[in-house]
Amino acid sequence: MYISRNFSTTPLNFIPKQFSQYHQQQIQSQRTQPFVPFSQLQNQRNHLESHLISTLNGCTSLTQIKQTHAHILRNGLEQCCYILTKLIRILTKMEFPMDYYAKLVFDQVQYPNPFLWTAFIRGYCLQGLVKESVSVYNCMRKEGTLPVSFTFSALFKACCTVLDVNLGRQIHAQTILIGGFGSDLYVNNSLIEMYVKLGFLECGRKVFDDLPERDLISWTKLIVAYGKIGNMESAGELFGQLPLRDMVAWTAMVTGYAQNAKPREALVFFERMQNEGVETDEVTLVGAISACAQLGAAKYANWIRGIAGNLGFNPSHCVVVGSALIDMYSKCGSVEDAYKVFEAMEERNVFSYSSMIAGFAMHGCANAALQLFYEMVKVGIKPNRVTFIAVLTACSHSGMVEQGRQIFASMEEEYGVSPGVDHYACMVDLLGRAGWLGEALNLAETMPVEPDGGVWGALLGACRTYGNPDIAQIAANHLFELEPDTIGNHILLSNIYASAGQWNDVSRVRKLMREKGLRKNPARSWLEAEKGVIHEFFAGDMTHPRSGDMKQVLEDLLNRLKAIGYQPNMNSVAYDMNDEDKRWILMAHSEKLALAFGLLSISTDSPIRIMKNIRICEDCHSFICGVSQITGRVIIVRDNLRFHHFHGGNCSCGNFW
DNA sequence: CTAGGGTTAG
Repeated sequence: MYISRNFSTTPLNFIPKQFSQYHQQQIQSQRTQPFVPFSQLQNQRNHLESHLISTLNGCTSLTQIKQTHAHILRNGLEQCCYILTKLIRILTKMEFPMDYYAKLVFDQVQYPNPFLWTAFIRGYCLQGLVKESVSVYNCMRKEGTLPVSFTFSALFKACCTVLDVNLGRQIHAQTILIGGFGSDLYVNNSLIEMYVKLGFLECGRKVFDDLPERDLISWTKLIVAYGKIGNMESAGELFGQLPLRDMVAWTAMVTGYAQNAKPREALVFFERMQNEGVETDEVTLVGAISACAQLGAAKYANWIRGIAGNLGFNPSHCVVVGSALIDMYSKCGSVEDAYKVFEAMEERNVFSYSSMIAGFAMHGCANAALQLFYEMVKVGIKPNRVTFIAVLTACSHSGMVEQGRQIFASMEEEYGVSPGVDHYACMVDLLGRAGWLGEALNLAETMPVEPDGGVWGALLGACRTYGNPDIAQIAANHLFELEPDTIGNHILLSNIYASAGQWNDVSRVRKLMREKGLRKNPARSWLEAEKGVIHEFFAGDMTHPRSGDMKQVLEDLLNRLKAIGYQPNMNSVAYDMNDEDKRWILMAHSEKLALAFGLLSISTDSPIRIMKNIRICEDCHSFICGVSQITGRVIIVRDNLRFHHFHGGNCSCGNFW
């Protein structure tokens, strides 16, 4: 028996007929025909079937599958849907094209059951052949077979892979048309997932609202979806209505807040779930660790590390927790602790390596970053696009133009990662930071991918470092179009004009900002003093109880520094005013205030760790360099981008940032 | 056969 089914690509519009009684009887009669007593046959069959199934499970090559298939045929089981379903699933898993062998197997079956049809449909779906899978579905309906829940779930997944919401809606209509599926939870959950993944969250919500019954999975799917689009209010609302909350639902809230840059809220939920006695696993921990990374404070880092340890999730055997900890320690200012975690890990994957490389890059350890990159390649871990962003950033933050170029060129050839817009942004940054503004501009204008704000922003930043208002204006024109409301771009451009003394242009940009109603994000610095208390300072802010002492400290430092040749850098002040006023403004920059407080309050044997919300200014950078020399202290400053380690009059960034 | 996960640029 061989049926050549022709899967015509008809649209999904015919009215389904009821599952044919005739077909059901056919299948039954085939099974009850033999002369041996039914029970005995059943036993024999069961034994044979389970033997064949386990043989199939052990198949690792097409030859073995073909042998087993021959075995199936020899035993007259060519109509046994149960075994053939398994066979087709194995073929699919091994990524053989469906038309190559699976179709041959399938066409021998006269009356495939819904599971066999579905395995076949799913095979096409997983291989991205969605049209074909829909055709098979049509054919199945024409032959009078009713789908099962899993059939629709496979089809909805396929709609996601081809990003076709219209097809999804048609299949959605089918689920309603065919009795019994409109309220099927499994079908509806995958339906919600499809709408959510294709960006039609409201459609998913409507399906959810209309459901007569929901399970935890429906709720959690929507909570996660709201989190992913940054709508934590709706997520929280749903979470509040949940009749029963399990670990996964709680975790969805923790990671939702963490992913939306709301680390404090994430930790509030994490603590609440612990207080309510909900279990914690490594996924929950990862969300909490990521929240602690964003807080950037050693206090939280040690706290969460302790919790993870108590629960038995140690970097040595838990890769995800280890990778998250590497990232956290790097962001909390201790690349040493990050590396300790990395070393302790017995298993490392692309996340562990990428995080560690990014950690080194962040702290200006470019050589360590490159070395680790080559080690990773050597041990056979394939770098991905994020790895390359980290490696290229390491190069650009240390002026390693040649190494950067080399790696960029090798991305596609050697590692099969085609450079995306982010990688081009890294290259523009690399060239720009090295002072090759013309070449950077040329790359931005000729790159094969459409440049985004990151590319032009990198160029604008380089113009700031090298004082080039002309190229800055070009970059800014693009930026103002792509990101009209980003305050930082305007300030950067205005500062470039200010450094060049072009005060008319400064007021032009300032006027533009006023017209757009953009307000400056105030510069602030903070540091962690005794018992983890955080002290925060704004520029010119004299409200701290120890302001008097701080001012005294700063004046002392200024005099001692002047004696060894330090000169205040007036270019760092973007206002048109006299030098005396500029001097005062410089002295009251938030990072200097924080530094003064740190010197007063932090014991001399530990480093002073300062965080800052925006880029550190040139004058503060050289000031802190000098302070590290005359006081012998180690000072670590994290700006919005990276860490500066000041020690003995030098900075780890090599005055290059 | 269904729900939660870590790395990323100016």
